[in-house]
Amino acid sequence: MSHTNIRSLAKELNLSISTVSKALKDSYEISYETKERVLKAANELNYKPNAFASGLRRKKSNTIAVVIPEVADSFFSLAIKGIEEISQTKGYHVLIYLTYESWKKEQAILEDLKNGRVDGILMSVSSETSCSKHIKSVLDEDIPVILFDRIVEGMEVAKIITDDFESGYKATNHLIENGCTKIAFLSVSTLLDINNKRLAGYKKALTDKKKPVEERFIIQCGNDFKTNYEILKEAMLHSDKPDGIIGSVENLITPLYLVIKDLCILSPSEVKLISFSNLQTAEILNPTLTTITQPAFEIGKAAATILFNALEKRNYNWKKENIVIPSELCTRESSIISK
Amino acid sequence: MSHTNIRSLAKELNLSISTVSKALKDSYEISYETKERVLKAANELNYKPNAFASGLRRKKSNTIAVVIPEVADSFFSLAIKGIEEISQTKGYHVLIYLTYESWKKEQAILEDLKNGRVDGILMSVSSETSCSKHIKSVLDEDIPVILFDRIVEGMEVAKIITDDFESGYKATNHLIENGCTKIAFLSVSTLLDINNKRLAGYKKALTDKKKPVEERFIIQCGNDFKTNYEILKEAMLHSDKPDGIIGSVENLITPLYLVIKDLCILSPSEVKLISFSNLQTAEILNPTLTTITQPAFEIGKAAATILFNALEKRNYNWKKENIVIPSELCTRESSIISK
DNA sequence: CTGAAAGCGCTAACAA
DNA sequence: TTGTTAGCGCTTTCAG
Repeated sequence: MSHTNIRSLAKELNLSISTVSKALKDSYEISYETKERVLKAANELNYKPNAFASGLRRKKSNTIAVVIPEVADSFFSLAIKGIEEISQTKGYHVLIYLTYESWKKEQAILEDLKNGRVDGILMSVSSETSCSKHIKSVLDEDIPVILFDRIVEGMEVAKIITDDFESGYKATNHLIENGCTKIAFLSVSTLLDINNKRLAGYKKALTDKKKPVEERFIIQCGNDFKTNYEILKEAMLHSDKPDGIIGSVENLITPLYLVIKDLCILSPSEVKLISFSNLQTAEILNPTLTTITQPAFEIGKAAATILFNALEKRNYNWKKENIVIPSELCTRESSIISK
Repeated sequence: MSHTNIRSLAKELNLSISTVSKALKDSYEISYETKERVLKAANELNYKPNAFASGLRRKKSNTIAVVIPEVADSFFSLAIKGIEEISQTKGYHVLIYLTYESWKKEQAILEDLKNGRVDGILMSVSSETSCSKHIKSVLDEDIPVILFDRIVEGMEVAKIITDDFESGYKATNHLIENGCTKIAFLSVSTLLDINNKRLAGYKKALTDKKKPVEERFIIQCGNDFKTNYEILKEAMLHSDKPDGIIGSVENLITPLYLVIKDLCILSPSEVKLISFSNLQTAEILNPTLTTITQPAFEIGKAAATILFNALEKRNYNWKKENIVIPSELCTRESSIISK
C-alpha cells in the first residue's frame, strides 16, 4: 500500500493540507467537527507524519545523542536506562554512540552530530580526552552538550557528577579505620577527571591521618583484563604488599579477585578491598565486596532532564548547571575486620 | 554564525547548487578542479549536509532502531555493542528503545517507528509478547525487522538466536553426569520462546536418561529480585530440595546465591548450579559459576549485518535468514563433583 | 474557520 | 561539465 501522507489524507477528506495539519495539531483555528473527521480518517488510513519532513521544517529532530566510551558496563548501561526513561516520557528519541575510549572517534562522532540529526548531546568523555575543543565546536552550533560522570574541567557546560573526591576520601578512610596501613589505589587513565579526583581524595585522607602517600601504592592499571591481572599479580607478590586496595573502576574487580585467589591471599584478613562498582553481584562475591556505588540511574535521569529543559525552556542558563549526586558506601565483608 | 547550507556554499563558490551537491558526492560528472574547490570551501565554511533534508529527499534515514526489554543486562549491552560496532563501520546511526518487558510499550514503539525515522529494526521481544501482529504491521511498511535472541515463532522474518534447546539439554546433561538426580529448572516467562526451548531441552535430557520430569522441579520465577529470592528460598527449604539447579536467565544468579548462602547450603556438594549468563564475575563467585554463555556480541553483529544487507542488497531474501550461533558451556566449580 | 503558497535543505532528472 | 527545476512531506504565515 502506498504510504499515506498529509496530501493524500487531505484529498481524501476534501480539505486543504494546511487544515489537516492544523487539525492534527489540535489547533484552536479548526472546528471541532473537522478535527474529528481528520483524526478519524488519519487513524483509518494509518497516517504517520513523516519525522524527517517535520523535523526539517521545524528545525527540530526530537532526538538526542548519548556518546559514551562503553556500553557493556553496569554504570553506563544504568545511565542509559535513566536517560531512555526520561526521553520516552518527553517524546524524544535516543541515539547511542560508542567511542571505545578513543579520542579520535569521539571527535568524529561529535563532528558528525553537527548535521542537524540531534537537538542535544549527553556525553561521558573517553579516557583519552584531555582537550575540549571538539565540545566547544558543537556548542558553537547551538547544540547543548551535557557532560555526565566523565567530564572535562575548564569549560562552561552542564555537568552531572558524583562526589568523586569525597568518595575517594571516604573509601580510604574506611580502610584506615579498619586497620589498613598500606593502602593501594588502583588508578586508571590519568587523563580522566574522575580518576584524579578519586586519587586526590585518597591522598587527602592519608594526609589528614598523617600517613605518607607512597608512589608505589598508586598502581597504574591498563585497559585490558590480562594486563591488569599481571599488574595486580606483581603488586601482590611484593614482599611488602598492600593490606588494603581501592579499585577506582569496576572492571578491575575480576582481575583483582582472581589474583587474590590465585595467590591464595586471604581477604579481608590479609588484604581489605573496596571498589567503585555498580555490580549487583558485589554481594555474592567471596568475600562480599564493599563498594562505592554511583547513582548511575539517577545521573542518567538528571542529565536528560537538564538537557530537555535546555531544549525547551527559553532563558534557561543550563550551562551553569553543576549537579553532584553523592555515591554510596556499601560496607560488606571485604573491608571489615574479620573476627 | 549562520549555519552554512548548500545554497550559501554554492553562492560563495559561484556555482549552482546541483554542481556543489554532485561535487560533494564525488560524481563523475564534475571536473576535478571544481571538486577540489568545493571540497575546500565546504571544509573552510564547515559545511555539514543536513541529515533530515537529505533523508527526506532520498527517503532514507541511515538510522536503525534497537528495541529491547532492558539494557542493564550483560547480554543486551553486549549485543548493543556488536550492533553499534557494525553500524559505525556502515555509517548508520543507532536508536535505542526499551520496552521494560511491556507488550503495550513494545507496540507503541513499533507504531511510532513507522514514520520514516528508521530504515530497519533489530528487536528482542518483551516477555509479555505472544502475538506478532505489531511486527507484521511494520513489515507491511517495508521496514525490515530482524529478531534476535528473544524471537516469536510463526512468522517469516530473519532470526538470530542461540541453540537454546541444545543449551538446555547440555546444561541438564552436565548436571546429570555430575551426579544430580533432582534437577530444578528456574523458569521465567512462559511466553518467551527462549525460556520454553531451554525448558524443552531440560525435559528431553531427563527423558533421554530415563529420569522423570517432575513439575515441582520446574520453578516459576517472577520479575523482581525480592520475589525471586522468596521463591528460591521456599524451594530450597523443602525437605526434598533439588540437588541441581539450572538458572534460565542471568538475573536469577544473585538471588540464588544469596539463598544458598543464607540457608547455609553448600554448593556444589549439596546443590550443583549452572546458569545462562554473560557475567564476567561468574569466575569470581564462590563457588565459581558454571555458565551457558551466549555469544551476545556475535549475535548483535550478525543481526546488524543481516539488516544492512537487507537494506542495501537488492533481491536479497533476508526474511529467510535463520542463524543459530551456539552457546558455550563454561564448566566451573559450582557444578562439578567436589573432592 | 479554511485554504493558498512559500520554503525547510537537499537530490536527481533533465536541459543546456 | 555545469545549471535549472521540480519536488521529498511537512509547517506556517498570510489571505480569504
